[in-house]
Amino acid sequence: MFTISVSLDENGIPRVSVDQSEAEPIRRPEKKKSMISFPDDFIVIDVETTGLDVRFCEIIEISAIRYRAGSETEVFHSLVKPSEPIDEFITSLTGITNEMLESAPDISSVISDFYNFVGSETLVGYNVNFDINFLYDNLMMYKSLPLANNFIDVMRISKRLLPDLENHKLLTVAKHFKTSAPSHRSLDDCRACFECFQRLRDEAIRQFGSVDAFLSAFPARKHNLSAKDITATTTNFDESNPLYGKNVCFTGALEKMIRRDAMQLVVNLGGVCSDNVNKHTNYLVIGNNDFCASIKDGKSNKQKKAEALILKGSDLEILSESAFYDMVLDQ
DNA sequence: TCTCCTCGAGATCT
DNA sequence: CTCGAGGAGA
Repeated sequence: MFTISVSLDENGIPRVSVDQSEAEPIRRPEKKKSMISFPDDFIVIDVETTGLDVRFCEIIEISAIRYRAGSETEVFHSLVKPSEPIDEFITSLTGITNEMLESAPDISSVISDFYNFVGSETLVGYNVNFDINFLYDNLMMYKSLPLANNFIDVMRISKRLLPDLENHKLLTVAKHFKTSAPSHRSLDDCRACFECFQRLRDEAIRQFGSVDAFLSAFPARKHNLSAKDITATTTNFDESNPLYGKNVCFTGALEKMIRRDAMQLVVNLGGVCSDNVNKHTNYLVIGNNDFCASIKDGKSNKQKKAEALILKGSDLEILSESAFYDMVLDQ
């Protein structure tokens, strides 16, 4: 559900804004986390779209360039015909006109060709989460396939190696290195991104002595299984179940099942699991803390936090393990 | 002092 | 999404 509001700007033009805080997050279960590395072989990607919001905007151009040991070896490029005409802001930004898109193939065929081109190679891009999300959602929508490739975000690397830059837009980084300027056309921007990626590799060696020394300066990303990663194995929810639509958190070890399985039960009932107690939590399930040396008075921090929230009037209930089973399992 | 964590601020993509 | 501040525990 979205909360959409319309207001008039200083020119009296209506502006529509969407309150993201109430929007349900889009699930991309197979999507990887960005990596920091400088591989020999990879594919640089860039997409142009009708806007920034993946929920309402369409892809109008996709480019992908295959690199082998620092050289371009193959190029994928296509414009994409959107379902509605693009507005003049996007035309002036990118130079792409409705006339140019008239004869372009539609997204269902282009996304398929893109998928075949990239295979399972590592993808590289600038603020590449933006591109990955658009590609992921369109691939899922039209081909029921997830985009599960590993990927590298060049912006993340530039923030680390060039912290004093006034900002970390691609244009700024390209100017800093005096490399090709991006043009808001995807093929140009792929090459601009690639050149910055190469210069950043040199910069890493200059600052740290070697690529490996630079990489080891990054703390390894934790691969903890997050509660958000557990997705429902059914779409057939019983909306009358007390856990439907509720936010559930666990503390301590359950006696009768492992936490992961309990979380799976919750999401299959249409509930949401979190790793911590906060103002959105509706239920905290208390397990056994006897084996946790850090807990002396029998209450975990999650339980203390929950009790404080309840005193403040939060819609939160603390459940024993057995009370939880009573709600979850059929009577 | 060190490590692990949660939470909020800030930034970039079209 | 990413990072860093600040808290809690060891």
